[in-house]
Amino acid sequence: MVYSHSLAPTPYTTPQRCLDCTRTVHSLCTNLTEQEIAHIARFSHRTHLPHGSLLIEEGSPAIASFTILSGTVRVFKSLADGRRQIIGFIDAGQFLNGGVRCDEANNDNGTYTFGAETINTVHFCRFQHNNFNPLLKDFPHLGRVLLTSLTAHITKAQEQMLLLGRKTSREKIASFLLHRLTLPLTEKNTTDSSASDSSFPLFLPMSRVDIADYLGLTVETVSRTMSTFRREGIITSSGHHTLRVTNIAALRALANGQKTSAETSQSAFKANV
Amino acid sequence: MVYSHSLAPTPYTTPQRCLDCTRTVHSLCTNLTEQEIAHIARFSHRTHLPHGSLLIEEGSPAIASFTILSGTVRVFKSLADGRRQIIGFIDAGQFLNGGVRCDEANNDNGTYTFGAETINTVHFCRFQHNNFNPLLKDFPHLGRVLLTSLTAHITKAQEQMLLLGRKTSREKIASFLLHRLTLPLTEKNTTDSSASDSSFPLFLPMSRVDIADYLGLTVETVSRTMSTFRREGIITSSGHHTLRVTNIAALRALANGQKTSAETSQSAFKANV
DNA sequence: CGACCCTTTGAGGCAAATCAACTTTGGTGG
DNA sequence: CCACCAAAGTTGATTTGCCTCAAAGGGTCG
Repeated sequence: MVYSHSLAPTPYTTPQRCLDCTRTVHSLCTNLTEQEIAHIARFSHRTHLPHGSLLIEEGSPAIASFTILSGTVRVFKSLADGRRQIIGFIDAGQFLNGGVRCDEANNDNGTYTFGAETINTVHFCRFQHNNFNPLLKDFPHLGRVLLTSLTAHITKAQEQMLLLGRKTSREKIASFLLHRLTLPLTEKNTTDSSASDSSFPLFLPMSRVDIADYLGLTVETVSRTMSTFRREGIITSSGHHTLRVTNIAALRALANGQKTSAETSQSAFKANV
Repeated sequence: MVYSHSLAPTPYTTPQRCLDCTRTVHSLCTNLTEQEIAHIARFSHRTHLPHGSLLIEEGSPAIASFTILSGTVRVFKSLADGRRQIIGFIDAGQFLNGGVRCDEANNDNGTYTFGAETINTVHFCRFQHNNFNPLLKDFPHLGRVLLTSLTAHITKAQEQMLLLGRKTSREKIASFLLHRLTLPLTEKNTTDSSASDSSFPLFLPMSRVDIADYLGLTVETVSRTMSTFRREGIITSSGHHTLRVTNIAALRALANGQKTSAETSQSAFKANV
């Protein structure tokens, strides 16, 4: 499934359409001035891909970056024997940095150090680097917006390192659910945010394998842990991708590595068997 | 061990001294113009701390960033019960970003999301954020230099996530040794870079506990794995912090997750016992 | 020169991986 | 609309790589 095959005709997005977009999608562009948008609009273009499409091929020349307008992308790195680590999920409104360059001397953009694939239908806006990079010099404000975005990414990456290196499977899943819950509400989540007190709906677009590869676990462990949470009354679910967090306090305690009442009650549960 | 107690008198560095520094220490400043240096010099200052000093306290207000001039700093995050994950080691020439802000609206610099401690005597240059941030607007070039630095950090962080989530202990140690070997040569490494063919000297300033907390392992596993490498002839060592890589090909293969001849010979070794 | 800390080595245990069915889901075509 | 089928998810049994607990060397610095 190669990216270009399914590209719809790609008309250049008009400035006007870009401005419209910034009103409906909260993204990097939202923070830009009209003048900046007008310039970017001249060489960005908007398109979409079905689920399971290759957006970025690990190791190929890094020529573009993307803003995700709807849907979710998985970003990953692989080892020689096929082991995969998902670096992150890029959701609607987020920026997928394919390696924007800012050192003027260097024209070589290098290669992508990671792969990216769609996990559902994804609408996105594509920025060619050779057009984008010069703008950073003309519009310093754009650079600062990007800088803020990168700083946030680094903070998130550091939290993920703590998770991968030092958390148990229970703590990993708890952290993951909490993180997905605190995302800017997506279409799916907003449909039913009439949360009864202390119960929160959560839509997980990715598969269990993806969750496992994101948390450094196996599918089986992910599945078992979520079943345990269900048994403990921390979550309930209706369908594989739709669930509801019923005890967010327990998740918070777990995510921070504290002993939880849920764990106590789990011991109690075991004792009863 | 609080940072301020051991601070020597802190005279503002004169522009001239800063310019001298850029010639001897390869750092962020190396890429700045003389004009930029002159401005930064007015509120940066240079000092040093002994080993084991707290440079940044996790959770305290984020007021400064640092350039490390010599020595090594460990950056880490902790869980409630004391489990620790080392996010990275900052060596001479590297920038320790304490959270530089670039969104003009926000005057709140937040709090440090990580801690930082010296693992040996560290000379460094300190930049107060409230002075530094405005410069980003006056000197866009500075922002681009920073952007390049952040991008490199993100790439490194992503590699570390692959390591933490998907590599075995052998692969983790191999990757770590390789990474330390490819660092810009430090004082210690250069002293004996008269490497006999395919043998490379390597100085590891940090303790085994630090290595363990960096790789998501325990001290015992780090020690055992390095002993195995020694037995397999991949490394030799003289003292805990000084070793020599004698089979870099084996390390490279391991780090990429490939079966190695060393592993084969390990099986052979076991068979002989 | 001795005390302390760091490192190494050994023995045993456990959390998560692996291997192996079985069940549910969702998409497709008759 | 239902039957079918492949893909995804769950559950169980067993194995294993790394952790935990324990104790014996080595280095270093007062």
